[in-house]
Amino acid sequence: MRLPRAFYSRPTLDVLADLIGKVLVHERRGVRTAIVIVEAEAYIGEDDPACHAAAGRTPRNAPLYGPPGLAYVYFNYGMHYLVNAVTEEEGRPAAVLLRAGSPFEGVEAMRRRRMRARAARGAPARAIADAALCRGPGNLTVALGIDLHQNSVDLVEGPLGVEDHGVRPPALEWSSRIGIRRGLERKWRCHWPGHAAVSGPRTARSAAARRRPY
DNA sequence: CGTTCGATGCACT
DNA sequence: GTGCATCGAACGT
Repeated sequence: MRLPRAFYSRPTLDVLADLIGKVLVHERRGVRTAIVIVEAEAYIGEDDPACHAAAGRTPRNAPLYGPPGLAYVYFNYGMHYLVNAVTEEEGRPAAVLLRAGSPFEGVEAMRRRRMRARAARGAPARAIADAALCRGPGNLTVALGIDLHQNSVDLVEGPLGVEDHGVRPPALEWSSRIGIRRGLERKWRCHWPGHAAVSGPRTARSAAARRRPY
């Protein structure tokens, strides 16, 4: 069942928690790929220093200010597309960044896209485990074939969206968001504890983890 | 194992 | 010019 707009039109942290276990689907050229979302993060309002709306409205972050249920896709680090689901209500910039998922449908298509992306970088062709196909926000968009074409599209209907397939995750874990410098005190990263497809610091004692006071 | 660092493009100051 | 909501190869221990 496709999630309705009312699902997104709620406090972002509620939407974030409820997205874990839901299924992100993308149909492209007749190929349907889908993943169970296992990790995501909230970016809420102009007061959140890590939110793209922190500096006010710009052409790039305009979708954040749009109605809930839109996709917000942007290009980062010169090579990665990251996908968000816009939340709250029109005029209140907030979204949930989808960081990792477990393959649910179209695993071979996802592997093909990941391998092709690797080849394009000139990287050696090595096998990619299922759990690693959509581990990390940049890998997730490659596997699902998401890029700027999906920016601002409606998740409520259309080729990209979120469905409920009855998957119910265990008690969720909350922590600081990954890859940001400011706003670390907000524990707005939510994940399915122990799931193999979850990204983040490889070990709890990595330097990156130690640098983060939370 | 753990840690560092380069690739790569664009929004924004 | 600066700084990214990243990834993974390379190198050190």
